[in-house]
Amino acid sequence: TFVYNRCISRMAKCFRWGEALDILARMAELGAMPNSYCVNTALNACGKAGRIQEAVELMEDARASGIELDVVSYNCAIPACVAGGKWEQALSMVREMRTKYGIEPNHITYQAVIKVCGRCGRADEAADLLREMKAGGAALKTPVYSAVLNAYRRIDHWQGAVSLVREIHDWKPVGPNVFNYNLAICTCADCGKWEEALELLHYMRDVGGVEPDVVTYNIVVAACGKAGEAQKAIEIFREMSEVGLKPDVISYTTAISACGSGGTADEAVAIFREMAGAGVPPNIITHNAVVAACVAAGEWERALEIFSEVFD
RNA sequence: CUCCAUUAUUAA
Repeated sequence: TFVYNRCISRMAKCFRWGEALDILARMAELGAMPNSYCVNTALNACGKAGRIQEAVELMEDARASGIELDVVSYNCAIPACVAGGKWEQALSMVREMRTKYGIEPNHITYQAVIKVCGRCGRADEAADLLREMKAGGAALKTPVYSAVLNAYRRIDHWQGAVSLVREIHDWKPVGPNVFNYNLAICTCADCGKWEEALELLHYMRDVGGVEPDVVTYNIVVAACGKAGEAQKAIEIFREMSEVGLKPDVISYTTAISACGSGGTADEAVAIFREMAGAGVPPNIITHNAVVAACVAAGEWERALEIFSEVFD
């Protein structure tokens, strides 16, 4: 039975749902007893491949042959609902497991159904599920927060992302981590809201008690650059070092390209020159950025100069 | 032996 299950698992990883179901069907005639693990693995194959119908039938068949389904079964099957945008069906599956079969959804279940809602653009439903999850006593996990935040990001709803992360900032026993804040800040950045992005950076540190990392700063610098706020971008780039963070190659590249929107070629080149002293080697993207920044500043001679220096 | 952001969030 283990051996068969491993085979099914391989098929699931390759999105070969048809073969997965085949193997499961032949187990009996080859004298192996399919257990709930095998069924779950096959459900996982259906889930990954978006085969809702097959998943539902498999669950019915399994029950008919006396195999007890569990929370993992639902966790495996629910992701099938992304195909065709069946977020309502995902919700009804959660209802079904609880009311009809007495299986309590866990944080993985919620994560799965929240992801489905997110993929379907239903961010507010995703947030409601998170609240339901907290109320129901399922373990709070940062990946679940990310799933909801990603839902808002998909629909460019920065207000939703910001208010959600503020809502959960003091949740016990697990609040949002840097990763979660970065996602919310990134959503603001995507929407061109650099002030909100910066505000959230301060909020996470001062209210949330979560230290911003290099990625956090990079996102905010990029947001400023994108909004044409080159001076602000440079200021925040500097602040990174002041608070003891070590700018990486992305930080430098982001700051350099921010100079291209409202800054000067001198500023861009100056930051580029600092990299050597900081021991951060530039890459091809950095080189592109510094040339592009000179061009954007209208200094094409400077651009050519840097170009030939860098692309010898 | 099956489900879990870790081919997780940031740059030209």
